[in-house]
Amino acid sequence: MPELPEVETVMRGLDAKLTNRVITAASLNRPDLRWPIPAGFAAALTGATVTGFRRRGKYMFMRLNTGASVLIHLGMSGRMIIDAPFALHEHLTLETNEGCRIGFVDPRRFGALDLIATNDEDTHRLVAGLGPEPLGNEFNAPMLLEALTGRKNPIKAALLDQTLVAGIGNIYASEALFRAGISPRRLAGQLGAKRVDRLVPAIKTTLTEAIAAGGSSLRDYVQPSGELGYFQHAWKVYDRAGEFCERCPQLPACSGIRRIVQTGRASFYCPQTQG
DNA sequence: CTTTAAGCCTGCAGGC
DNA sequence: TGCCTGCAGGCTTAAA
Repeated sequence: MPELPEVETVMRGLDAKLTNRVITAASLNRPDLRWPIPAGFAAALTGATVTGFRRRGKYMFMRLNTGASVLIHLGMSGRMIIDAPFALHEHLTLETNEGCRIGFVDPRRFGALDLIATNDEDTHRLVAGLGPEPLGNEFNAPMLLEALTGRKNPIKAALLDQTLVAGIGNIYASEALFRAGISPRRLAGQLGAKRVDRLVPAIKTTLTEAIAAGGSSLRDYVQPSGELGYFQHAWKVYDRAGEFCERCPQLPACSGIRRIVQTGRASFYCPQTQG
């Protein structure tokens, strides 16, 4: 479940291994993931020098000295492996002039790879409609309050709408709402300025801390297994149904963290501290 | 316009 | 042990 912090961490790991290196070989092992991968994809990478990376929401872009950019989306199960044995479901393999081997592995194939002719990646159909970056200045309380006005779905569902704000997924939606003390069941249009004022910094802090955890845990972001970017998470409510949240006294009166399903997705929250 | 359900795909956990 | 079912989730498309 790569969300913004995981994508950011994976991207930093790729940056450390690929930027300013030459891709000496690129092999695509199937013609499609979620969508067809354009003909000539591997050829466009081969021989190119990587000039840098950029992230937008849960998408990352690898920029090449040819003027083209490569869109990479990890989907649900996508991961990057470095100098690891060829893996099952390894759909793309890159080699650099320094002898580094990078594999893109995605069993469920919800991910995507695409070629963008220029470095103007925001014109791509998959990112053109995205909302603001949650860690940017454009994402602030007045903006969010305005965007939520009139919305009738629960705030948890609204936060998953990538056109509202880009990069929040199912896990960090629950985490941010816990931090803000807001129930995931509250209707998005009914938050009011006070709760929105808490929610915006809660989102920023939650994401920033997760990125920091990824950055500090491992040198070059590479696990011993060769897997890139994942790290020990310390989720406060996600997947912790029945446990006591950190704000609750551990008393029999407290029922603990609850799991509910909203629009088909699991949400976790503490009924005692989230209104 | 907003919101929801289905579908894509595979691995894994749980039940029998 | 092994089969079967259901669930997990990001994102799009279709439909309400």
